[in-house]
Amino acid sequence: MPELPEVETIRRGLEPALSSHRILSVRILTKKLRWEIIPRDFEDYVVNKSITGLSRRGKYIVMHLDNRAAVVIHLGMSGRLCLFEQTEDVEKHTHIIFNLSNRMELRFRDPRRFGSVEVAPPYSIASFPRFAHLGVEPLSSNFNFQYMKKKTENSTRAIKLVLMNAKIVVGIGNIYANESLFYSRIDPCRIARSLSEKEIKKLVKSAKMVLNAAIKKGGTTLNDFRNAYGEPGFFQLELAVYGRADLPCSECGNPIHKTVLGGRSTFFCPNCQK
DNA sequence: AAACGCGCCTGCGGGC
DNA sequence: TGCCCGCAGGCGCGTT
Repeated sequence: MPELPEVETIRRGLEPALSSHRILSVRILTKKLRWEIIPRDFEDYVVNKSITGLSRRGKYIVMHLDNRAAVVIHLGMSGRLCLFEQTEDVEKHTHIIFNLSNRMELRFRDPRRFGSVEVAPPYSIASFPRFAHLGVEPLSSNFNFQYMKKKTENSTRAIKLVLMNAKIVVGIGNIYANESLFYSRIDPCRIARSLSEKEIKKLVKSAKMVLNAAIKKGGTTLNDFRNAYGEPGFFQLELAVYGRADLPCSECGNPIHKTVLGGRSTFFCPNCQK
Protein backbone atom coordinates (compact mmCIF):
# COMPACT_ATOMS: atom_id res chain seq x y z
CA MET A 1 0.00 0.00 0.00
CA PRO A 2 1.55 3.24 -1.10
CA GLU A 3 2.67 5.60 1.63
CA LEU A 4 4.84 8.65 1.01
CA PRO A 5 7.99 6.80 -0.17
CA GLU A 6 6.06 4.67 -2.66
CA VAL A 7 4.16 7.66 -4.02
CA GLU A 8 7.40 9.61 -4.35
CA THR A 9 8.99 6.67 -6.17
CA ILE A 10 6.09 6.56 -8.62
CA ARG A 11 6.30 10.30 -9.15
CA ARG A 12 10.01 10.14 -9.89
CA GLY A 13 9.53 7.20 -12.24
CA LEU A 14 6.69 8.75 -14.21
CA GLU A 15 7.80 12.36 -14.45
CA PRO A 16 10.49 11.95 -17.15
CA ALA A 17 8.21 9.61 -19.12
CA LEU A 18 5.24 11.99 -19.06
CA SER A 19 6.73 15.46 -19.20
CA SER A 20 6.15 17.45 -22.41
CA HIS A 21 3.75 14.86 -23.77
CA ARG A 22 0.21 15.78 -24.73
CA ILE A 23 -2.94 14.09 -23.45
CA LEU A 24 -4.85 13.29 -26.65
CA SER A 25 -7.88 11.78 -24.95
CA VAL A 26 -9.10 10.42 -21.65
CA ARG A 27 -11.14 7.27 -21.35
CA ILE A 28 -13.17 7.01 -18.15
CA LEU A 29 -14.23 3.43 -17.48
CA THR A 30 -15.41 3.91 -13.91
CA LYS A 31 -16.85 7.09 -12.50
CA LYS A 32 -17.38 5.97 -8.96
CA LEU A 33 -14.00 5.95 -7.25
CA ARG A 34 -13.58 7.44 -3.78
CA TRP A 35 -14.96 10.63 -5.26
CA GLU A 36 -17.27 10.69 -8.27
CA ILE A 37 -15.38 11.54 -11.44
CA ILE A 38 -16.71 14.49 -13.42
CA PRO A 39 -16.06 13.72 -17.13
CA ARG A 40 -16.79 17.31 -18.11
CA ASP A 41 -13.73 18.48 -16.13
CA PHE A 42 -11.50 16.26 -18.26
CA GLU A 43 -13.03 17.53 -21.51
CA ASP A 44 -12.68 21.14 -20.42
CA TYR A 45 -9.26 21.19 -18.77
CA VAL A 46 -7.29 18.01 -19.52
CA VAL A 47 -7.85 16.77 -23.07
CA ASN A 48 -5.40 18.22 -25.59
CA LYS A 49 -3.17 19.72 -22.88
CA SER A 50 0.50 18.96 -22.37
CA ILE A 51 2.01 17.62 -19.15
CA THR A 52 4.55 20.01 -17.70
CA GLY A 53 5.58 18.02 -14.63
CA LEU A 54 4.60 15.90 -11.65
CA SER A 55 4.67 16.97 -8.02
CA ARG A 56 3.58 15.37 -4.78
CA ARG A 57 1.64 16.58 -1.74
CA GLY A 58 1.50 13.97 1.00
CA LYS A 59 0.27 10.85 -0.75
CA TYR A 60 -1.27 12.77 -3.65
CA ILE A 61 0.40 12.90 -7.07
CA VAL A 62 -0.25 16.13 -8.96
CA MET A 63 0.05 16.10 -12.75
CA HIS A 64 0.53 19.68 -13.93
CA LEU A 65 -0.72 20.76 -17.36
CA ASP A 66 0.32 23.61 -19.65
CA ASN A 67 -3.01 25.42 -19.14
CA ARG A 68 -2.17 25.61 -15.39
CA ALA A 69 -4.80 22.99 -14.59
CA ALA A 70 -3.79 19.81 -12.76
CA VAL A 71 -4.91 16.24 -12.28
CA VAL A 72 -4.77 15.17 -8.63
CA ILE A 73 -4.41 11.45 -8.03
CA HIS A 74 -4.53 9.45 -4.81
CA LEU A 75 -3.64 5.77 -5.02
CA GLY A 76 -5.63 4.80 -1.93
CA MET A 77 -4.87 1.26 -0.83
CA SER A 78 -4.46 -0.59 -4.08
CA GLY A 79 -4.06 2.11 -6.73
CA ARG A 80 -1.54 1.79 -9.56
CA LEU A 81 -0.48 4.41 -12.06
CA CYS A 82 1.45 2.78 -14.90
CA LEU A 83 2.45 3.31 -18.50
CA PHE A 84 1.36 0.79 -21.10
CA GLU A 85 1.65 0.29 -24.85
CA GLN A 86 -1.72 0.92 -26.53
CA THR A 87 -1.85 -2.69 -27.67
CA GLU A 88 -1.52 -4.15 -24.18
CA ASP A 89 -4.61 -5.72 -22.62
CA VAL A 90 -6.53 -3.48 -20.27
CA GLU A 91 -6.38 -5.15 -16.86
CA LYS A 92 -9.45 -5.66 -14.72
CA HIS A 93 -10.12 -2.70 -12.36
CA THR A 94 -8.61 -0.17 -14.76
CA HIS A 95 -10.67 2.99 -14.28
CA ILE A 96 -9.06 5.79 -16.28
CA ILE A 97 -6.82 5.74 -19.36
CA PHE A 98 -4.89 8.82 -20.49
CA ASN A 99 -3.99 8.50 -24.17
CA LEU A 100 -0.67 10.24 -24.75
CA SER A 101 1.03 11.80 -27.77
CA ASN A 102 3.99 9.42 -27.42
CA ARG A 103 1.61 6.56 -28.28
CA MET A 104 1.68 5.32 -24.70
CA GLU A 105 -1.19 5.08 -22.25
CA LEU A 106 -1.14 6.13 -18.62
CA ARG A 107 -3.59 3.87 -16.84
CA PHE A 108 -5.07 4.23 -13.36
CA ARG A 109 -6.03 0.91 -11.88
CA ASP A 110 -7.42 0.38 -8.39
CA PRO A 111 -9.23 -2.84 -7.36
CA ARG A 112 -10.48 -1.47 -4.05
CA ARG A 113 -11.38 1.96 -5.40
CA PHE A 114 -10.12 3.74 -2.31
CA GLY A 115 -8.16 5.98 -4.64
CA SER A 116 -9.29 9.12 -6.42
CA VAL A 117 -8.68 11.12 -9.59
CA GLU A 118 -9.74 14.76 -9.58
CA VAL A 119 -9.22 17.79 -11.80
CA ALA A 120 -8.09 21.13 -10.44
CA PRO A 121 -9.18 23.79 -12.99
CA PRO A 122 -6.55 26.28 -14.25
CA TYR A 123 -4.79 28.27 -11.51
CA SER A 124 -6.75 26.51 -8.75
CA ILE A 125 -4.22 23.96 -7.49
CA ALA A 126 -2.86 26.34 -4.84
CA SER A 127 -6.30 26.45 -3.26
CA PHE A 128 -7.27 22.85 -3.99
CA PRO A 129 -9.80 22.01 -1.24
CA ARG A 130 -8.43 18.50 -0.68
CA PHE A 131 -5.09 20.02 0.37
CA ALA A 132 -6.53 22.78 2.55
CA HIS A 133 -6.16 21.11 5.93
CA LEU A 134 -3.12 18.93 5.28
CA GLY A 135 -0.23 19.13 7.72
CA VAL A 136 3.45 19.60 6.99
CA GLU A 137 5.60 17.45 4.71
CA PRO A 138 7.66 15.11 6.90
CA LEU A 139 10.79 15.55 4.80
CA SER A 140 10.61 19.34 4.86
CA SER A 141 12.18 21.58 7.48
CA ASN A 142 8.66 22.42 8.68
CA PHE A 143 8.55 19.00 10.30
CA ASN A 144 10.89 19.65 13.20
CA PHE A 145 11.20 19.50 16.97
CA GLN A 146 9.47 22.82 17.64
CA TYR A 147 6.50 21.91 15.46
CA MET A 148 6.03 18.46 16.99
CA LYS A 149 6.51 19.79 20.52
CA LYS A 150 3.61 22.15 19.88
CA LYS A 151 1.48 19.35 18.43
CA THR A 152 2.19 16.89 21.26
CA GLU A 153 2.46 18.97 24.42
CA ASN A 154 -1.29 19.14 25.06
CA SER A 155 -2.36 15.99 23.28
CA THR A 156 -3.82 13.10 25.24
CA ARG A 157 -3.81 10.80 22.21
CA ALA A 158 -1.39 7.94 21.61
CA ILE A 159 1.76 9.20 19.91
CA LYS A 160 1.28 6.77 17.01
CA LEU A 161 -2.09 8.34 16.17
CA VAL A 162 -0.52 11.80 16.22
CA LEU A 163 2.15 10.61 13.81
CA MET A 164 -0.49 9.16 11.49
CA ASN A 165 -2.71 12.25 11.60
CA ALA A 166 -2.54 13.89 8.15
CA LYS A 167 -3.72 17.18 9.61
CA ILE A 168 -0.44 17.28 11.53
CA VAL A 169 2.02 15.55 9.22
CA VAL A 170 1.25 13.93 5.86
CA GLY A 171 2.37 10.71 4.23
CA ILE A 172 3.05 8.58 7.31
CA GLY A 173 0.73 5.59 7.26
CA ASN A 174 0.62 2.56 9.51
CA ILE A 175 3.85 0.95 8.29
CA TYR A 176 6.12 3.97 8.65
CA ALA A 177 4.50 5.05 11.92
CA ASN A 178 5.35 1.66 13.41
CA GLU A 179 8.89 1.77 12.04
CA SER A 180 9.55 5.37 13.14
CA LEU A 181 8.48 4.58 16.70
CA PHE A 182 10.70 1.52 16.81
CA TYR A 183 13.78 3.48 15.78
CA SER A 184 13.00 6.20 18.31
CA ARG A 185 12.48 3.50 21.00
CA ILE A 186 9.06 4.89 21.96
CA ASP A 187 6.06 2.73 22.83
CA PRO A 188 3.34 3.50 20.21
CA CYS A 189 0.69 3.67 22.98
CA ARG A 190 2.46 6.41 24.92
CA ILE A 191 0.31 9.50 25.46
CA ALA A 192 1.73 12.21 23.20
CA ARG A 193 2.18 14.79 25.93
CA SER A 194 4.24 12.37 28.02
CA LEU A 195 7.12 12.45 25.53
CA SER A 196 10.28 14.19 26.65
CA GLU A 197 11.95 16.79 24.44
CA LYS A 198 14.68 14.28 23.74
CA GLU A 199 12.10 11.72 22.60
CA ILE A 200 10.33 14.19 20.30
CA LYS A 201 13.64 15.07 18.67
CA LYS A 202 14.44 11.39 18.24
CA LEU A 203 11.01 10.68 16.74
CA VAL A 204 11.31 13.47 14.16
CA LYS A 205 14.77 12.28 13.22
CA SER A 206 13.70 8.61 13.00
CA ALA A 207 10.67 9.38 10.82
CA LYS A 208 12.80 11.33 8.34
CA MET A 209 15.43 8.59 8.37
CA VAL A 210 12.94 5.78 7.70
CA LEU A 211 11.15 7.68 4.92
CA ASN A 212 14.41 8.65 3.22
CA ALA A 213 15.72 5.10 3.44
CA ALA A 214 12.51 3.77 1.89
CA ILE A 215 12.65 6.29 -0.96
CA LYS A 216 16.25 5.28 -1.60
CA LYS A 217 15.19 1.63 -1.84
CA GLY A 218 12.29 2.60 -4.11
CA GLY A 219 14.86 4.19 -6.34
CA THR A 220 16.37 0.79 -6.92
CA THR A 221 13.31 -0.48 -8.73
CA LEU A 222 12.89 2.79 -10.57
CA ASN A 223 15.21 1.55 -13.31
CA ASP A 224 13.24 -1.65 -13.86
CA PHE A 225 10.06 0.35 -13.97
CA ARG A 226 11.28 2.80 -16.56
CA ASN A 227 12.91 0.23 -18.77
CA ALA A 228 10.05 -2.22 -18.77
CA TYR A 229 7.17 0.26 -18.51
CA GLY A 230 5.62 -2.38 -16.30
CA GLU A 231 4.11 -2.22 -12.90
CA PRO A 232 6.41 -0.99 -10.18
CA GLY A 233 7.37 -3.77 -7.81
CA PHE A 234 8.83 -2.27 -4.69
CA PHE A 235 12.02 -3.67 -3.35
CA GLN A 236 10.66 -3.00 0.07
CA LEU A 237 12.72 -1.56 2.82
CA GLU A 238 13.47 -4.27 5.34
CA LEU A 239 10.93 -3.66 8.07
CA ALA A 240 12.00 -3.82 11.70
CA VAL A 241 8.61 -4.35 13.34
CA TYR A 242 5.68 -4.04 10.92
CA GLY A 243 4.14 -7.46 10.21
CA ARG A 244 6.69 -9.16 12.45
CA ALA A 245 4.45 -10.33 15.32
CA ASP A 246 6.19 -12.98 17.45
CA LEU A 247 9.40 -12.73 15.39
CA PRO A 248 12.61 -11.73 17.15
CA CYS A 249 13.43 -8.05 17.53
CA SER A 250 16.46 -7.14 15.41
CA GLU A 251 17.85 -5.21 18.36
CA CYS A 252 17.35 -7.49 21.38
CA GLY A 253 15.94 -10.78 20.07
CA ASN A 254 12.79 -10.67 22.18
CA PRO A 255 9.51 -11.30 20.31
CA ILE A 256 7.75 -8.37 18.64
CA HIS A 257 4.30 -7.74 20.08
CA LYS A 258 1.17 -7.00 18.11
CA THR A 259 -1.70 -4.95 19.47
CA VAL A 260 -4.49 -2.77 18.07
CA LEU A 261 -4.41 1.00 18.39
CA GLY A 262 -7.05 3.22 16.83
CA GLY A 263 -8.28 0.17 14.94
CA ARG A 264 -4.86 -0.41 13.31
CA SER A 265 -2.43 -3.24 13.80
CA THR A 266 0.45 -1.98 15.88
CA PHE A 267 3.81 -3.70 16.18
CA PHE A 268 6.48 -2.93 18.74
CA CYS A 269 9.23 -4.41 20.88
CA PRO A 270 8.20 -4.10 24.55
CA ASN A 271 11.82 -4.47 25.57
CA CYS A 272 13.29 -1.76 23.30
CA GLN A 273 10.35 0.66 23.20
CA LYS A 274 9.35 2.35 26.44
C1' DA B 1 -13.00 21.63 20.59
C1' DA B 2 -10.81 17.41 20.50
C1' DA B 3 -11.28 12.65 19.84
C1' DC B 4 -13.34 8.67 18.42
C1' DG B 5 -15.67 5.42 15.22
C1' DC B 6 -17.67 4.32 10.98
C1' DG B 7 -18.16 3.48 5.91
C1' DC B 8 -16.14 2.97 1.72
C1' DC B 9 -14.12 -1.57 -1.38
C1' DT B 10 -12.00 -6.01 -3.06
C1' DG B 11 -8.64 -9.79 -2.67
C1' DC B 12 -6.85 -13.01 0.02
C1' DG B 13 -5.94 -16.34 3.65
C1' DG B 14 -7.52 -19.11 7.50
C1' DG B 15 -10.88 -22.00 9.57
C1' DC B 16 -14.50 -25.20 9.33
C1' DT C 1 -13.54 -28.60 -1.98
C1' DG C 2 -15.89 -24.53 -1.15
C1' DC C 3 -17.80 -21.11 1.55
C1' DC C 4 -17.66 -17.43 4.87
C1' DC C 5 -15.55 -14.30 7.67
C1' DG C 6 -12.18 -10.95 8.96
C1' DC C 7 -8.47 -8.20 7.83
C1' DA C 8 -5.80 -4.78 5.18
C1' DG C 9 -5.66 0.47 4.65
C1' DG C 10 -6.48 6.45 4.17
C1' DC C 11 -9.68 9.73 4.48
C1' DG C 12 -13.85 12.49 5.41
C1' DC C 13 -17.64 12.97 8.12
C1' DG C 14 -20.93 12.30 11.85
C1' DT C 15 -21.36 11.80 16.73
C1' DT C 16 -19.92 12.33 21.47
